[in-house]
Amino acid sequence: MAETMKGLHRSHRCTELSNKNIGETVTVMGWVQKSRNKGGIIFVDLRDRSGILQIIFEENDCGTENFQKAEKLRSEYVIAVTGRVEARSGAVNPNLLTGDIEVRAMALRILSEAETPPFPIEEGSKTKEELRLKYRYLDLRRPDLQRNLILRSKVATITRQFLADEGFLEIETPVLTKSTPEGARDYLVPSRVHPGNFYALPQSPQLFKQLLMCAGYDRYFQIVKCFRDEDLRADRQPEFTQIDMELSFVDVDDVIDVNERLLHKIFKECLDIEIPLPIQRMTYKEAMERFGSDKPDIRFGMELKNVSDIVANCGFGVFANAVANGGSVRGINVEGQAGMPRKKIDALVDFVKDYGAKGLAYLAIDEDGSYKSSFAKFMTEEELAALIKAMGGKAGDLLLFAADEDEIVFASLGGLRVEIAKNLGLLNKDEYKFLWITEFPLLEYSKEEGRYVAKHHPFTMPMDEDLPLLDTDPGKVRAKAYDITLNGTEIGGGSVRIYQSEVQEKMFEVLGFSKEAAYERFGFLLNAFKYGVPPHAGLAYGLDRLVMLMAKEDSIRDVIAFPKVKDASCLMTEAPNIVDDKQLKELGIAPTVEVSNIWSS
RNA sequence: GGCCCAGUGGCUCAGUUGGUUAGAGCGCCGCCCUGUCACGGCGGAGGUCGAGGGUUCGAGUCCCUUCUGGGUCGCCA
Repeated sequence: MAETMKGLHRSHRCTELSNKNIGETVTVMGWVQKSRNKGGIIFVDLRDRSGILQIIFEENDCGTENFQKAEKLRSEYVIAVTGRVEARSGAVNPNLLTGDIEVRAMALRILSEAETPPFPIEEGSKTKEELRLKYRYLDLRRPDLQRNLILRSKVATITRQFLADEGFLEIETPVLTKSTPEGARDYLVPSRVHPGNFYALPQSPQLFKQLLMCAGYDRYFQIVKCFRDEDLRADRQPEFTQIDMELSFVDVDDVIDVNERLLHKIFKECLDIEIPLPIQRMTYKEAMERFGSDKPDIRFGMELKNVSDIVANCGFGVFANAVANGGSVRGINVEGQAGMPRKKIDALVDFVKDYGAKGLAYLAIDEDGSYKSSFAKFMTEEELAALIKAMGGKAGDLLLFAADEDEIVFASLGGLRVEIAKNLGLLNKDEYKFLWITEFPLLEYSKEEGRYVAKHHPFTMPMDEDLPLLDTDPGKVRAKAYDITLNGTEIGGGSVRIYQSEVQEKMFEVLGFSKEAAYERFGFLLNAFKYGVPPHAGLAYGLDRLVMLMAKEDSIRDVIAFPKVKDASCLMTEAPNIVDDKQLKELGIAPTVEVSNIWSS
């Protein structure tokens, strides 16, 4: 049934035509979005990745045979139309880019027929993601996803242009590499040649890009897939893309400078948005104190206030005990929300429990100056007045407090202020607030492992003035590490790297690695550094997250062509899947045994 | 691993305190229509309510288990 396109060449994409082309004979090809058959006249909306163009069929112009073919057109048929561009003699459609023109068909070929798709191919899909992902090739036809992927391509292209102009070289690094079990869980690939041995897919090209600096390539970048076998989130996929870079003979400010100009160019050229430079910087410590987060959303206020000193000796045991036990009491002022219904406040109390908080204390200041509060009855008027003053509370405000160890208080209130802002509609996706977070802690103590672990990675340079603390108080050492955040999302991060072997050895020592263990894992890097290594630093962006925010989407799935679902499987290909026993045998892997058979065998 | 939300024709949803033949819009199929663009008119097909078990005279509705998808905490150097 399907016809060939022999002898035809597409002359334009649908929306490449305008009233400048009136009178021209053109050939367009695409998918039937919609056919409106009026009897003696048929209108067809033709769709390609550029948009929609109306085709008009009348028997006098296209002949009986073509007209009868046109009567058969159904949604998603792929067709080729040759015809004449005309100004519309009927009403123009201001909703279409090509709304003032149409193509009067002279010839029609049906290149491919189509079954009715399982869900509508339309902007703003309401279809369940499960179905959209199973038929991803249909979902990808929708204009919003096409716009997203086109935007993504543009971001990548501009990045390449900019970095090339800045003297960066694009160099590929291996995908089959060595497992380095610090950090995220690796995806492993069995080796056929070396039974029982495994490659790991890279969590990032970290060590290779440092070796490229060692090798003198000076400035490297790569737009590269990375893999982490951890649980998924709306902004986390098991394979994701980084814009990865590394620079030699630089310090923090140099990295920040080139990246601010990169971001400026990307936003200017893709969205016509002028990012004010320089981008604001904030230390990790300040970010935690003020926002309870190392990636604060600064589009709105509602900052944390530490009221520990004020409530340390108050009558409310929860507050007093938290302070006595070395924790803190902090609050946020939700201005004008004193009237929030009890039900919604209860929902917020439940919300912070996810972060390990035992509860949330509230104090609503009514317009007449009276209180509704979960704890006011335990405190004196003087204590309450001091607390309200410290919080900047006024009539009509709702004050919310968390009391616990700092880590829980920060996580709870940091999450809470974003949750409330979301509920109150304070998060404007047209607003882009960038923020550098600097001076991250070098290490954090892992209760699980009973030792310090690197917060960034073990090659991160401590701040010069904190070097002595490595011996005395490692938890206090700050790193030359930085994250770039946008609207409360970490879109990139990096650090200055250690290049002196004494410092690196000290670092491994603090992490609890013996020299042998360090060489076992990272020997190739440590050896390389013996042969002359330049001071170097780098940064990597999560391209998916960056594009997600630029596209105003809520999930990186909407900017990835073929994403995976929550359990890391692909609904379209049904990966991962069982493989043949023959394949397993070649890899020296025992075939899967049914659980029920384990006991009998 | 924990917690929360959702699952009813192809799609999106409604479905009262458990009660007879489970509805709507869109889509789909057929016929009609020469200026539609959310086209219109007439007619039609299509669902054992995610699955399994239980309570009941009776379950889309209540209970238990389970599957699928989403959000989130843990996790993610």
